[in-house]
Amino acid sequence: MSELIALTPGEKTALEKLEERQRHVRRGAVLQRENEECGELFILRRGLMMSYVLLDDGSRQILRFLFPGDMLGVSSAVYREAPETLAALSDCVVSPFDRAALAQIMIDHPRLSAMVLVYGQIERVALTDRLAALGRTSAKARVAALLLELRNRLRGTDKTIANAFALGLTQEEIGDATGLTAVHVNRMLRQLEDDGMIAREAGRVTIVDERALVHTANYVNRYEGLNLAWLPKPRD
Amino acid sequence: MSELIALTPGEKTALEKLEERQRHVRRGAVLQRENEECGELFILRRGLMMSYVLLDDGSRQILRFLFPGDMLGVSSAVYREAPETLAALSDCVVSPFDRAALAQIMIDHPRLSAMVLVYGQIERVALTDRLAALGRTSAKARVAALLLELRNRLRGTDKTIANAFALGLTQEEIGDATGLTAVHVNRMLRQLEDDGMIAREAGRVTIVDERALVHTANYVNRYEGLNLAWLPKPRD
DNA sequence: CGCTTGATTGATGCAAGTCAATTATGGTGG
DNA sequence: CCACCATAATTGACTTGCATCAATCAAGCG
Repeated sequence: MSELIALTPGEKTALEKLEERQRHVRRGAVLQRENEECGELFILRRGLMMSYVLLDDGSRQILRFLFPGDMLGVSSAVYREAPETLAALSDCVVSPFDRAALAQIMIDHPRLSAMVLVYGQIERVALTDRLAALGRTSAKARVAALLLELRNRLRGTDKTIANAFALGLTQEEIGDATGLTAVHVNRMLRQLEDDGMIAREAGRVTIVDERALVHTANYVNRYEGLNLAWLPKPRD
Repeated sequence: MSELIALTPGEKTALEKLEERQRHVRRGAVLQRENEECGELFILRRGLMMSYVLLDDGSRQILRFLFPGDMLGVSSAVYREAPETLAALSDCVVSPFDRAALAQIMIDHPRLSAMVLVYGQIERVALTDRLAALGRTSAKARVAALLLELRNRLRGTDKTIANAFALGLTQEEIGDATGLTAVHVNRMLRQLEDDGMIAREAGRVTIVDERALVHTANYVNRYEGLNLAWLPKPRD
């Protein structure tokens, strides 16, 4: 939260309480499984995770990539059974907490509950961007958008990242996120490379021509352009 | 809100205050335009609306259909410029209120602010369902899912609706919601009809074989299966 | 009654999927 | 350090679902 607003001491301790416990999650492990009961929420501390759903025919749709600082399982907290699966793409550390702790924060810290709402809306808008991408843009645009989103979010954690970063995803995973097959993802990456927008070596991607990539991707960074002036004043 | 929880008198008056004002919106009119400043939020009182985005190439992606009781423009409240356009599909009535009123509710009524969060999550999960549909299901499945979603949400307002309802959408609009062309939507509707799952006459659709339709659509009703027991206790 | 908007249908094209084979790549145990 | 294996990436040949283009039909409606 602290990236978007300056926290009061009271708010800070309330958030720190959520991060008391720690749990390690191995690469590939599932933290929460679709259609299973699960009352826990988490804050991702370290690593890269994803949420996905499996369809009846066995195909997978990756809904979202999760980065340090993200709150996980909020939607699962609202349902009796988790609507999506949470799995680790790298070795991760999470801080589990329960719904009651969230409820207590909403009582004690109206501005923090507003911030939970704000993050929910940022995520919602990012989802609608992806919906528009899947519904109305080409394969090339979707892959380009994924690369930009990944770079920008990784930069949120690690300020040293400029234009080169470790992908951390297989082409199949990129396909499951963009609604494409792994084969076609491969071809699109090659095209982006041939077009001189990106370069690749050993699982690392470098954004060579960001302007062109942003243009082909139709991309908007949703962590910018916020208006938080109207939030309730902190209580302490 | 009152469909999901029983409101206390204090909560009730707080919500009624949001509904004090009324504004009529004509069919086709735009309530809030993408990329324009807009601090207002709304509660939809009567009619059917939609939110959409326009892409650079002029194509449109409908993000969501909005029904009476829905809160509109929450994401716009969080950004300086609205990320999506709100337009009326029928003559509508909305109650405008401003961000400050929402902030005040979060201070006075923790349980209501939790409910805003809950509705946000329901909406988020519905969006992820559609994301999975666009990414991983056939044209036929997407159209089937849209019909079911529409029927279920309309029934939320009008309990008399069973299996027949007025579509209220052109085939082009269905296409913009499902990521298809109007022509192909037409063919899919015909197929669903030929398969005996639906019947059509004069803009009205009847769901003939709901089980089969749910199956081809991969559909889950996200207004069921909630768990709200953990919400903060009301203050009054 | 003509005009406009939406629905319907057919013919054809293309972006992305499918199938299948080959080539890296990286990890692991001997 | 190498041989082996599993996983991922790459490439080519072919197929297909949906788009595109183009008519025609139907239904309000001023």
